[in-house]
Amino acid sequence: MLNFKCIDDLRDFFVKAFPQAKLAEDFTISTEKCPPGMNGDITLNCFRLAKPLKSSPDKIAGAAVEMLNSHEDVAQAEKVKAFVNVTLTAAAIHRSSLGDIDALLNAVVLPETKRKKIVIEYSAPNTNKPQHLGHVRNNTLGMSLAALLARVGHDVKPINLVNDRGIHICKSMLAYQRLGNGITPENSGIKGDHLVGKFYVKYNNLLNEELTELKKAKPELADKSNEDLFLETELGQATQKMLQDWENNDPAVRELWLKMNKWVFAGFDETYRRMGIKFDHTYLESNTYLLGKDLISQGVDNGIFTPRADGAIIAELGKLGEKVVLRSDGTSVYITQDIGTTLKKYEDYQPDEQIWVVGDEQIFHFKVLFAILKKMGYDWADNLFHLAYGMVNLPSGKMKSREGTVVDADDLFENMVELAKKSTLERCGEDIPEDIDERSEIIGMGALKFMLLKFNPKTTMMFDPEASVKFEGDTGPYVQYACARISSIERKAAAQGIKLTDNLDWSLADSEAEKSLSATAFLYPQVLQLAAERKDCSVLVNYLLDLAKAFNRFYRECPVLISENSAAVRDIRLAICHRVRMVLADGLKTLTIGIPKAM
RNA sequence: GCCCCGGUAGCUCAGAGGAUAGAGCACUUGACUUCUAAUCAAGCUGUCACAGGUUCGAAUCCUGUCCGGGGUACCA
Repeated sequence: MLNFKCIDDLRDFFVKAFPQAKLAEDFTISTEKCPPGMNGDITLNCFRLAKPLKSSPDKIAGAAVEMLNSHEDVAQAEKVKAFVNVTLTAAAIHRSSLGDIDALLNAVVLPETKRKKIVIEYSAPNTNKPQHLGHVRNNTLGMSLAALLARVGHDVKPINLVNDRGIHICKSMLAYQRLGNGITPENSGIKGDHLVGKFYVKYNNLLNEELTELKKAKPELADKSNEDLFLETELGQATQKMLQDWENNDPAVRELWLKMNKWVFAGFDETYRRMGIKFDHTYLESNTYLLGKDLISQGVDNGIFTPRADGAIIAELGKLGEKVVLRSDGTSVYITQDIGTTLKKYEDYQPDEQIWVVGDEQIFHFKVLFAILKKMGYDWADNLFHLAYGMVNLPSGKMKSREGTVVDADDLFENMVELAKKSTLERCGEDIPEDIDERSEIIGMGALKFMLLKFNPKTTMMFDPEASVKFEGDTGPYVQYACARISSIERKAAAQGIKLTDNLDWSLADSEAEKSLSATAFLYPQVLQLAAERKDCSVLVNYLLDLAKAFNRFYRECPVLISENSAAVRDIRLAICHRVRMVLADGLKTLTIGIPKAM
């Protein structure tokens, strides 16, 4: 939507010119970028207006052309079928977009009445293994969405809910108990979460060995699944026992649990630090896992939940079927905890909205959760949102922890940063910058986050570790590079004593490249708001690529400091550079991506 | 079986009813004594899965079919 002043004026003109239409207050018209090859900057589609204006597209276009051609901001308006292609004056374009850069950047922020307090939960790792690429996608989506929502004015509370207890946690504990030999992160130099992960893998190996032997000894069990046979194995029984001991507060088990979890948390802290993640609060499942149970019994008293013949407590949810909310032995299931934690989060924050960043395989689970909360009578249950994102696949297929086909988060970070460093060094030649490591970190991590955010969250995306992440084309470094080029111009200008000035004659920036760059910048607030509305950072990512592309074209065609520009032209172009950099920087920051001082 | 999501260029993906369907990668070619070549310019590439329907107009909305993924637990 490129609605410059002349289009607002055109709207007012329509209201008068088509009185028979009885236009509503909120009647709007909007224009878009003129397609390449057409003569004009923006284009108005009059087919769309036929209905609201109660007139023919052709007549509307005719009237629009006449009006626009007499408008001071319009250089030329041309009717092509029922489209009106408008060439604007350079001054009109620049004044509306880059003319007041503070206004442009502030136009993003929602009016106070539309701002909300939003709790966003993401990451939610298990403490039995290190994080992998799937978590990295989750983390990136979560932190960037939180930043985006905050950018448009919401009060955002990012929180984490760590799954730090349960049978899977006992598995790595048990393997450590049997095979650990006192190894620690300190005495081995292995990052805590990775060390614990190794024992999780060892556990699965031990279990598989035992299952194989069991099936060999008892051929009649061959058809049974490994899950069914879990409690037939010695290892399975020991694990079950450990979980029970944990729940009964057995001191030795609790001590081991605390020790190993501490290692994992230290490892996660490092992973989060590198990504730039900070949570407002981290909930631990070990503290929250019993939360929902009381609510269920209250619900039974109130007739919201009903006991089934077999003793389980169920919620009857119509189309969604019935859902067990408490097992027949009185213990809680996954959704019991979720009911409890959702309420706890509500009590802790009193948010207007809650968001969960969780994989799309849990879409049904969240539908059920929201329906149950609604049934329990919480009117705020209408404002719960599951941001369901697709899985990350490798060229070889799905990532599977057990098969060792996961891409480890920390390894991935290291590779990206190394790659960035290597290519920075190649570019620098002998002149190695002092801050090479800092730069590589920003470029490598930026490239990774940008790549993950470029896809629409719900798409199941493909990640090719061989091709790794490119630093050329539609990438984070492409946008960072545009900023670096501008910074370089600004440094040189400053060195020559040239100062930014507000005394600008915008009509001097009348090339196609300049107009198009400015028109693209004009879209920034709308893009941010659309991205926030859709909860989709890829909208912003693709926009920043457009803007950087428009800048690079400008960079080639419109020299700023060199050539025999007049001082006035130079000042205009320098101002354009500076202001475009502000938009690019604001956009990258909103995606939680940094900008290196130079590249 | 039922439910949800997807199928667009060789590959990875954009395209929220509008003109001639795009971008990046890959491939071909040209541009660095130039404000940074992580760049730019040009070229090549399509049965928008298929079949109907709605519409002045459909990749986009509706119906059906085929293919792929996910879900459909007293797992998380």
